[in-house]
Amino acid sequence: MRKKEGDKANEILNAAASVFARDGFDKAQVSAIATSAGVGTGSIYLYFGGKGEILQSLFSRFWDRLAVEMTKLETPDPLLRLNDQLGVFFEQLASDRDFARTYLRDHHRFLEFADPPSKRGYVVCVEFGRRAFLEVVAHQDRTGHAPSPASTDLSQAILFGGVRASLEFLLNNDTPAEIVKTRMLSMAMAGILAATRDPQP
Amino acid sequence: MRKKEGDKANEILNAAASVFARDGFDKAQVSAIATSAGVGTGSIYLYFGGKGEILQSLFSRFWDRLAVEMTKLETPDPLLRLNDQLGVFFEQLASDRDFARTYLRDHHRFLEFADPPSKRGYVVCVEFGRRAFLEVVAHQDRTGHAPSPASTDLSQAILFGGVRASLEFLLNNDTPAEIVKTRMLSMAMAGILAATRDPQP
Amino acid sequence: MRKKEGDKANEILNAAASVFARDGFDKAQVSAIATSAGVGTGSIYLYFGGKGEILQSLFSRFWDRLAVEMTKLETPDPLLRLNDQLGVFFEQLASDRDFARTYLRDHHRFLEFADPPSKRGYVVCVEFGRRAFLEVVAHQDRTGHAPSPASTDLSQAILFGGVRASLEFLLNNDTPAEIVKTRMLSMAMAGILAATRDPQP
Amino acid sequence: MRKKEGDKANEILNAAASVFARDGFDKAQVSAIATSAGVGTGSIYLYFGGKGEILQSLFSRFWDRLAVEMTKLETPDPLLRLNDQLGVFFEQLASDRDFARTYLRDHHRFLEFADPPSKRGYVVCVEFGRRAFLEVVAHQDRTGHAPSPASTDLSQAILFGGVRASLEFLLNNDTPAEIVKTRMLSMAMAGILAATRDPQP
DNA sequence: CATGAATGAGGTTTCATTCAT
DNA sequence: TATGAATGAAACCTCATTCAT
Repeated sequence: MRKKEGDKANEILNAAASVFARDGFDKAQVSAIATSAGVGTGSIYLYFGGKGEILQSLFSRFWDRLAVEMTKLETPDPLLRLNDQLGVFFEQLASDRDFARTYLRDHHRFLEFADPPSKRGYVVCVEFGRRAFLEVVAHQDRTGHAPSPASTDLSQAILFGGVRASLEFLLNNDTPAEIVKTRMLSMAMAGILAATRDPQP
Repeated sequence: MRKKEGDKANEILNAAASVFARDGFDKAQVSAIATSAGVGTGSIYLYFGGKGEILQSLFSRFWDRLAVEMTKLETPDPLLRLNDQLGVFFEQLASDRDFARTYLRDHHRFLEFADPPSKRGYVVCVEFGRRAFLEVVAHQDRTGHAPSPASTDLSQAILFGGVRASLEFLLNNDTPAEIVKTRMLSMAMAGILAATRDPQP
Repeated sequence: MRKKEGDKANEILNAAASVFARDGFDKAQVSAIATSAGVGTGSIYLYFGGKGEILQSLFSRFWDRLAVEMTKLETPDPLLRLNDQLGVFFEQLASDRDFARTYLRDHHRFLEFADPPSKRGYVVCVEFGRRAFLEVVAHQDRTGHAPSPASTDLSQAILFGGVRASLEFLLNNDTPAEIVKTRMLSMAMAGILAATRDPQP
Repeated sequence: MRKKEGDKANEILNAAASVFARDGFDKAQVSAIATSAGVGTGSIYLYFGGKGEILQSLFSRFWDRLAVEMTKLETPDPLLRLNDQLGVFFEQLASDRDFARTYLRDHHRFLEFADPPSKRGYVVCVEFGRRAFLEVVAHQDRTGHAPSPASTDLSQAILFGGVRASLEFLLNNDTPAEIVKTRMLSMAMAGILAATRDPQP
């Protein structure tokens, strides 16, 4: 974001989400975003440094909001908390299909090119997940030895992949979100238990 | 367009995989692919109808080859077969990191835009998976009633998402492929059991 | 447009001189001039019709002021008067380096596009010079025949070119203005004598 | 210049000279240059890196050619040689009015932004002039002491200014080139003698 | 079959100017 | 009077595709 905070910037981001969803980031035209947001093309540049910065801000906003939701989850049981976290993640995306589509296609750009400050929310969310995951491990594993970070990250990544895939399914089928979510969580929980039960390599 | 059979086309596809991996499909330049393949820019168009068709052929070739591998898997136990299928899928991608990166970034284009004939191999692979999955269900579920197709597809999609994510992890970390694969399969198997054990909605 | 008299307009012109000096007329931004002048962007248009009119006014102001100085020069000897005129011209520019830089880069626009009324001062200055020049000729040339106007204009133009070049040198070197001026006048006087001594073509 | 030497590049430069002459560098459109050169817009970029590089090449070509001409001038008498040098300089510009106009308006950009290699010809020409000037001084000044470099540069700059101004006059009037040149040289020679006769400051 | 020079449509970005406050 | 947020036209440059050789 450049100069003005506030509503207009958010409207541009919403418009961008829908245009990105339809055309993908690379093919998306700034002028289309402007039209969709009901502003002049040039106005985009009053709020964002360029097309890339729009994408960055869009994801940054998403993760920041998600981080807030994550913070509210205080389920003591780590497994249930992980369940809730994945559920919130899924729901946030499921509730905004335009953004969800953009997430599926272009989130890797955010990870690759966004500058660190804009990744704050993302890092926070990942950290929440990791902590819950480690607690599950500690709970399971009476011997007390911690799993290697790589091992945790890997398992966590696979869970994310499951959420991602369930979301993709949701977007391309008529199955109700609730059913998709349930199935996803069911498989995820089983996966977590398998991952934390296994001897760490 | 008219695909001249032979080596040159395959070399172009290999070159394309590396260029797509580095730049992504949208930013990739046809001339860069040509240079990387050691042919003139114009020659590309003797073998492919355009940039889009290169992508299509690249994925088509991948799925065709994978379909061949899938056919070889005749493990009688459906769960083990599913395990082997996911393993083969993972290994094929893990063994060609350039293509893997392209798969992660641009496979959705293949699904969205490729013409049906070029999807043959893909459809075959999916079908192999679905059949194994259904057998697992049938095996578990003594009542004999089939799960809804949607339910099967969803579970399958989530499994794919897990493979996908584990692959992404592999590309971005130093963890050995074997370890990633083992963990992925471990979680996948658990997920499958959970998915097939649950009452179908 | 309607030039509100007063200080603000002059401040804007001063600001413009510095911005033009730094960026050149074409690259100069109106908003930069406004900022430099300490007024809002829109206010510029209360005093001037547009960017072009700013340039026009800037040069117009310069020539008007110079015309006033020229009027004060009443040296009877025409050669000495010419010497003084060139000196005053040089000094006025040397004393405002921002404007001088703009003069060197963009004065041609003034000559090409300014409307006649704003060229009043310029015309007056040129006329002063021409008159002195003709007197020198008349003084030299006992036969009394006047040189052709073209011939006079040409010689005068060349003198202006010398002043211009000496000014450019001044801006790009550390040589003191006094030395530059002396050398310039020395060469100019020699040039004038040569020009007026020669048989007119 | 980028890839191909040869005719096309030169034609583009000629077209650029005419467009720059008409519109000035900043307002000149690359597409207009392309049209004027009879090539596609994109072709420009096969030969030049951009609009700026066209300007650079245009001036570079001019100075390189002039340097060749300068080399041919072997008049032993330094004053006459200087006379010839200024004459050649004038004639080269007078013979290509489009370029001359561009020279008058935009040569400062070349000096400010061109990279050193492209200034080679320019430096050579200036050096030729300086050497002749110093010889004149040495010839005049029997005491043998050299004038300060700054002093030489200044005088030389003023001479260039005279040529420049005479050229401008030529472009804006109907006076024959020969007459303008003669008058210019007459004044220049007188100026040189004045400059070299004066005690060096 | 093979080439690569040539093309030109199209997108991002800038900035002079306006006008509601 | 004064402001500065908003506008949208315009231009540089890229690159997929073609075609003469």
